[in-house]
Amino acid sequence: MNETQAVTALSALAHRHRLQIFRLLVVAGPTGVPAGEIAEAIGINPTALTFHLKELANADLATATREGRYVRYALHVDGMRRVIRYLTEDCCQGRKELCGLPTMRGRETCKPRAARERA
Amino acid sequence: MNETQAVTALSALAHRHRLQIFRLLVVAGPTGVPAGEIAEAIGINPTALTFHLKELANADLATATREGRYVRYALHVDGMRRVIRYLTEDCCQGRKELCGLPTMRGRETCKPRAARERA
DNA sequence: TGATTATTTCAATATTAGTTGAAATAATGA
DNA sequence: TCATTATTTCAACTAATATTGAAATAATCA
Repeated sequence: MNETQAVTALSALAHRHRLQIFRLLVVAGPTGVPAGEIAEAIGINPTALTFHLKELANADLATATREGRYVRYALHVDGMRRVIRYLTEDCCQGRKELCGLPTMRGRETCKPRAARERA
Repeated sequence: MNETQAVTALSALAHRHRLQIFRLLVVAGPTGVPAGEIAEAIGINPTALTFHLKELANADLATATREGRYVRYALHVDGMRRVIRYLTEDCCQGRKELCGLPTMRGRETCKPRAARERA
């Protein structure tokens, strides 16, 4: 993940409705949710919904799959993980006790990148 | 953390220079970095720097402490952790294998909130 | 095929966020 | 106190984002 991609992802999340949509997709998991159901849950009109879903998809945080006349949107898990990693990378120079950050798949998020890459 | 706070934090991060500043503070850890040093590292003018630092501080992602004529900015670790938690809460309905999310201080980020709170 | 439902596109408008330079405030040291 | 360095404030300007309604496209079903 590079800086531009990270800014795109964070911008996508930095909006009330898109954040609501994102969290809905996070909870829903890989099965996803049809657009119409999202619209109803969030309470916005179809034009706005399409606009916001596109922002999320463009930011690699969601995927779209057509199913007949519905389009089902799902969380793009890797996209989500990449942003978080980008934010927390190299934190506190690896002194985990200073930031209490989580571990990511067994590797310390908080370990300096160089050390992680040697491992 | 509520929705508004999360949007504020994500908006603060959703800018090239602020993201650079944030990551600088993440690496620096609790010691922080004087404003002037940040300006030099990022390469922006003092007015812009103040503007962006204020956004980060206002979003609870950074703190400012005056030290003589310098002002030292540091990462606000709890703020950072709260946004990440807000984003990943209740993911995949607790089926961690679906999202490969990190654990947060021993508690599964990916476990449903209700289950976490019972624990 | 024609009616219906779901989603997307387009263009106009409205809103919010970012940049700039000049001037103000804060602290230090000669 | 006066000169110097550090940071912040202010106001004008510029640029990027979001919202809206009407119309188009996609797919299903009678």
